[in-house]
Amino acid sequence: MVEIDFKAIEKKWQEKWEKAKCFEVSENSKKKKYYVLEMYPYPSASFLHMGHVRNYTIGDVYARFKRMNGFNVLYPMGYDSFGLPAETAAKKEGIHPKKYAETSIKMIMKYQKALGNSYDWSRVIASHEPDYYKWNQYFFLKLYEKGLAYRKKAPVNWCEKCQSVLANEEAESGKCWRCGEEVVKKDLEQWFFKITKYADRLISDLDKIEWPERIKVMQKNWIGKSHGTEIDFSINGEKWPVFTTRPDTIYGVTFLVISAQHPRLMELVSEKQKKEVEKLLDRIKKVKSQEEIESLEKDGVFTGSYAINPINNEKIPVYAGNFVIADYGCGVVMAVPAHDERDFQFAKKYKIPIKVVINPDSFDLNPEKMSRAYTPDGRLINSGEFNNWSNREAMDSITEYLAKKKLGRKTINYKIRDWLISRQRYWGTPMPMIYCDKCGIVPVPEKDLPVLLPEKVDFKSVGNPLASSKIFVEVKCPKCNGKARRETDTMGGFVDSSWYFLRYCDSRNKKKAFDEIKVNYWMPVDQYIGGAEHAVMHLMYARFFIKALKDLGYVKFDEPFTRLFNQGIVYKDGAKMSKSKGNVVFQTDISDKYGIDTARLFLMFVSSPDKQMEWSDDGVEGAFRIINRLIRISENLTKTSDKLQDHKINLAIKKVTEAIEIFEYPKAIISIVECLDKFSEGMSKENFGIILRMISPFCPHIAEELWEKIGKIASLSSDKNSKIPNKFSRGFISLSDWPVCDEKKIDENLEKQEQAVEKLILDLRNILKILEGKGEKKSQIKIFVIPNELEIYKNANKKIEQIFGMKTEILSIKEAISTGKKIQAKPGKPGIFLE
RNA sequence: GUGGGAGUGCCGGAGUGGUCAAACGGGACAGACUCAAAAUCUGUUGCUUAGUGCUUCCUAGGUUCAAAUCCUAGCUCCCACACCA
Repeated sequence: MVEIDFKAIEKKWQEKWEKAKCFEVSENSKKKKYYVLEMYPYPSASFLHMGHVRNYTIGDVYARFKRMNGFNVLYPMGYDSFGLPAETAAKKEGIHPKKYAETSIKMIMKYQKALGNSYDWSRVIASHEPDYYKWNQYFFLKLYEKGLAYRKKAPVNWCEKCQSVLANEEAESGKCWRCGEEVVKKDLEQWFFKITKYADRLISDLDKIEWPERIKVMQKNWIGKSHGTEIDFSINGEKWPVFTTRPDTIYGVTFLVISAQHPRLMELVSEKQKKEVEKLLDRIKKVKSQEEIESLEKDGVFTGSYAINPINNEKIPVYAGNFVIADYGCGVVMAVPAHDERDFQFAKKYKIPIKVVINPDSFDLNPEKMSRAYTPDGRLINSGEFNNWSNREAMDSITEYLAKKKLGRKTINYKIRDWLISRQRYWGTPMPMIYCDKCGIVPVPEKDLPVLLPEKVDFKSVGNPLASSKIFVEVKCPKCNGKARRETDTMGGFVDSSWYFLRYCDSRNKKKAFDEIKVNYWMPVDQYIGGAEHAVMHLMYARFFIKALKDLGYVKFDEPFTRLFNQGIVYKDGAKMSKSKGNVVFQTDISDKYGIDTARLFLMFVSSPDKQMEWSDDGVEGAFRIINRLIRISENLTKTSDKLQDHKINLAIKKVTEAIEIFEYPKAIISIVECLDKFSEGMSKENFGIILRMISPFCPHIAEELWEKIGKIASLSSDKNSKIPNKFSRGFISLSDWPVCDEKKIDENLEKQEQAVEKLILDLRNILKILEGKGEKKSQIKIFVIPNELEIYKNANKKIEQIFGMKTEILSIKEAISTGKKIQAKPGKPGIFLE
């Protein structure tokens, strides 16, 4: 075999693609548009590992597939280059974040280009460039004008290690999503986007998009819409609303619990109880630092205040408790120990009375003997005029009753909080806001955008380096021209990623964030590809942002990503492959040895793109062999084909096309490989051209090389159907047409025939093996088939002779009968006679 | 705890009611080629047998003429959410 210089082939075609601008696209096309996008990566200064290679290849295969299928495919790449890691690196290594980001981008780009992906590199963006972040500021101002961006003081998540606040979504079970540090609550003035206003639309529009069900469920849960009733309890003569989803249990309330973190808790605490409450707060603080809050016991103390239940004027104690969340509902709950497990535990612990108001149908509950709360449905007792109602039916009636008396109202509650976008960090988009002692908060006028991030700042200072930059902070008020100061917080990176896919549509526009015609042409993204870890972060924020932009008139669609595909994670040694864990296999580890096409083919072959995979080198060789086989066949092409070959090839077209469409790449590759196997001794040029095109999304370089070698395509008959005139393909397989299945050439009978013969050969092998074991030698094979199957087996003798080297005859069973032999033949199972 | 997913032959991994002893790849074994090896090609890879029969797809039951595939219970693993009133 000739040594193949894969490196040279890769380089050659990558250069050719670039020179010919193969993958650069514009809106001026008669073809239908298709937008394929991978989540843009955070550039870190390292090599790509197999996890990256896999992700990018998944998208590239799809983009190439769609392109060959006659779509005008936008497939861009860019970089999420703002963010904390660059800043940390800057502090640690003394490199400026900008330098760090730009070096990293150069590196990662180099490696991405070596993958041979069909990106339109002319559109590349990086979020740290003023050309980009200027528009973050612009949109921020627009949202501010509409009241969708606002500033307020609120208890927020603070990460001590990152020295910044975090959005709710970024505090995963009380820990920072980046560094894992325990998050603490702080009361700070911060900027928010009003995502809560879109909560309903974010839920209902999920029906419009084709996303994995689990992502939709996660978003729904995160938004956490629940219908309920707000009931006003009076405490110390003041109205305190309480949210509940169980108004039917209102008569069973025996105490209230206010969250220990509630900002107004102290208003309820009596002088006498102050010490006790403070002790509770201390206990809770200690618990904060502990790993597991899950096993936490209910803890609380009496505040010294009493509340009046509005429905029956009962006087009930108010407790402060650790299990009530301050910022959900009203931060105060009405406790019904008989019918809520948490309330029950609390009541037992503090010996608070338990009052049953719902009885099961079959018996009566005894509050003295209950060992746990009764939570199912039943009929009401001890409930005044609602006695004997079914509790379900009473829910609405009780709410109406309260509403009529102005003691309560129907409400909807959401778990989702407004999106906190401020970060006390340097390396992000500066907020275009100014504080003036006279005029208050003043937005930077549009004409002054972008507010540039100053390069010279002191990274050694504590906290946000921006805050110590006088040139940046000190500014004149745009309104009164007086002394004022700039906002020194920057925007979290999820703002950048909320609209970057719009910028790709018109990434070089200096005057606008994007041209609306262009954006409305390309958007929405038809196929988005990325990890599931962004389910309630990026994927939620981007949906909100697009909805807001639609309301502001910038875009015409509701949802940014029509289809979403979650790729699986690559593991090694039981952990996610990542630089920080040190369990990486680099792109070059494989590509240096076998070429990048082998790496691509292997990754797409070895497991489904949506499945997590454990990395193993076993099998890389297999992928390499497939490519070599392809090359070998290319040296052995015939002018003509036969029916069986045409049948197999056309069947493969059908299977491969269907499989790629739904990301079942391994299946597609199997179908191709089966053809290679079947016709390893030679294939018609035409059929080989089909195979080449089908494998080209997986192995684009070698496919181009062989495509060129076998002398192009013009003669290929399937090109008659071509949607792309040959002159547009310019000789590139990457721009050629996807083969079209010729149904007429698919002949199921050939398939049956082949299988029948194969079964026969298998049987023969079996028999011969057994006979060999017995030491019997035979030299002739006679196959007796039932008369109407003669056609199926008629050519089998040649093949059998070839394999076994024995004279073989195919005969009708009638002849066996006439010669008096005791041979049986059944349909699909001819009689075999050896002598 | 709640919700979701998964458990297939030595390994990875197809397969969702019959055409399944179970695709495809890896590995292993045997043979061909070779002085030899690599590469390549051919075959074997649950047990059995003149092409048969038998036992298998986490475990135990069940539905069905028929189950890896459907139902029930249990075990194990993974992921997400986590006291949301």
